[in-house]
Amino acid sequence: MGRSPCCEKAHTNKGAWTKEEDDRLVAYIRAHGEGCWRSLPKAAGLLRCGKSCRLRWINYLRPDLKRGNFTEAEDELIIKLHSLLGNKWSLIAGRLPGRTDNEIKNYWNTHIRRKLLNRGIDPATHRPLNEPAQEATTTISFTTTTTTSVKEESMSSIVKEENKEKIIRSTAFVCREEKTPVQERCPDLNLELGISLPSQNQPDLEQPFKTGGSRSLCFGCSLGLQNSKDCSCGVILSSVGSSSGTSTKTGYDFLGMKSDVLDYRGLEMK
DNA sequence: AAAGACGACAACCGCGATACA
DNA sequence: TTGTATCGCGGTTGTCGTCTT
Repeated sequence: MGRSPCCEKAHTNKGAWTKEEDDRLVAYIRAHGEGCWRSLPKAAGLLRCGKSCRLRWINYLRPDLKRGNFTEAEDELIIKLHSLLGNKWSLIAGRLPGRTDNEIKNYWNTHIRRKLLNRGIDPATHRPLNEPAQEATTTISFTTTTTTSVKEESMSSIVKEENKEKIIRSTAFVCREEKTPVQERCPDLNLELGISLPSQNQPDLEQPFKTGGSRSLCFGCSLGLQNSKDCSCGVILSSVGSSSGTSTKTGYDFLGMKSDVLDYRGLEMK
């Protein structure tokens, strides 16, 4: 099917917004609220396309935006969230009140990437830069089946149903296996997903994900929650997080769960 | 002081997802 | 069920300010 242009390009302004345009947009949205971006420019008397208006509002004009430098805590949270979610900037932004996906994306590319590189960490994989390539490809194979008891409740609180596979994929490189060559290069990486209906009787994450090889990890472990109340498989990943020295007998504090930096249960799409 | 390099960030573009007729 | 319109996301580009030579 053909795609119509989002706007009449010949009659729209491009480039930086002027103060007057900002004022018009703010005034219109204050009066009528957000929504219907397609028709907004005309109604507001702006020679801009709807997409441009939406972006300008979301990234710059919204009153709840927190402008200014990122704090160290925000830095670390972004890093942790990125290690879990990858380049899902909107999801990451959802955990940082007052910050936009665009802002975080820019900040990542200009500051945090360099920061991680200086630490000897690959910003793409969150692994040490000098890590052997083979190890870098080690991935846990998750299989969720109709009997998988990853709770709808728990999972859906992390992302929408349709994003589960993506999250599982992105989680796979975070939860590092021990150095045993389990399913190296993932010849049978099983990303088959069959999500079971939500069970009202099992409020906890009880059954483990099946992993490649003989190892099994529960969902809690896959998020670095070994030995936490959400860990049911009893796996202690001695090497998880070892590169950063954060792995302890009491569990890897991935995402700062223990310190309540992030309550992953509240992770949602914007 | 001027010019080029670099960094930061705003804005644009293309595409997938979703809603709806 | 299918086609179309719209929204929203992520990658990329453009522009401007600052730094370095």
